[in-house]
Amino acid sequence: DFKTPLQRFRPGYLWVSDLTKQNWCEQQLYYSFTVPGVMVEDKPSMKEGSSLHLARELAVHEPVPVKVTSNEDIWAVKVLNLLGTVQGFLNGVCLAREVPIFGAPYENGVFFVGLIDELRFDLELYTVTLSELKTKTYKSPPSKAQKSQHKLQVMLYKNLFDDLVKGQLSKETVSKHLRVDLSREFSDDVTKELEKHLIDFKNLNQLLDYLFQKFQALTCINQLEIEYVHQESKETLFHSSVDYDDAELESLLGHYVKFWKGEREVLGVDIEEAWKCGKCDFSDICVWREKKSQECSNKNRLKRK
DNA sequence: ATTGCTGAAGGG
Repeated sequence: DFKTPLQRFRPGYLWVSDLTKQNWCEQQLYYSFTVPGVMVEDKPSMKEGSSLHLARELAVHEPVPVKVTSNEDIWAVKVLNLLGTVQGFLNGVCLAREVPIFGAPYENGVFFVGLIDELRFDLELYTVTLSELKTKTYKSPPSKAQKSQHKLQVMLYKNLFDDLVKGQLSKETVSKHLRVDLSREFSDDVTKELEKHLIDFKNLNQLLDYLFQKFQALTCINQLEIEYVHQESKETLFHSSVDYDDAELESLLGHYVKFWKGEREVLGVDIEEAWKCGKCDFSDICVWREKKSQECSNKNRLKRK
């Protein structure tokens, strides 16, 4: 009775951040799901990063708590947050933060859910720019590994967003992966919250139709940016822009999805990236590390001959 | 595990 990693760890859908972690080290990601977490240490740099993100979010909107009583309620709120951004842009608002996004790229049967840091809309040019904030504990430039991870993250966000602009997501795909009943009525609290936004739809069937329709009035993301900010001083260290490469994204996703579907073994990092192991909670039990060091000593033995 | 039949992302 064999279960794929997808079935075991992420039944239904993957998070965009699952993929970026996988890009860092798939073996580490695998351990994070399978090894009891007692040994995972605190990461103050992550808490600090979260708080800087929150501060930026609060600068553009005030989160409204909504009581939810079903899975359909939860997703209705997410759809509302996304719809609010779309309608805002169409009504002249130019900035949105922490925007939910979802979709099933390249029809490979995997559904992704993510949260876009920042979207900016230029009314004059009718362009959408995506901006991803990354905070750093040190002032050093981002490593090659970090840049690759961040590039993957923003390219995937763009792909998901653009598919909605192009009308390439079906309600059936959504209901299948999020495991929601499209015709189930929302709770009174969620219905009231929707009404505040002048939306009187009763179920996801109607709400998603409306979202998809509004989305098609928008335009694809035309710029991807990453801003690196120093945690302590809060100063911006670097700005970089990412060139979207659809073929590259498709092939990367294909490789990563094979792991989730159990079509290949778990892969750790290459020897050149063994420095990552120094910061990894699982390095002392890592079978990949063991295997690689065996390979190395074998090579050295051969050289000495 | 902080979270894990699901807020996602958080940094290296």
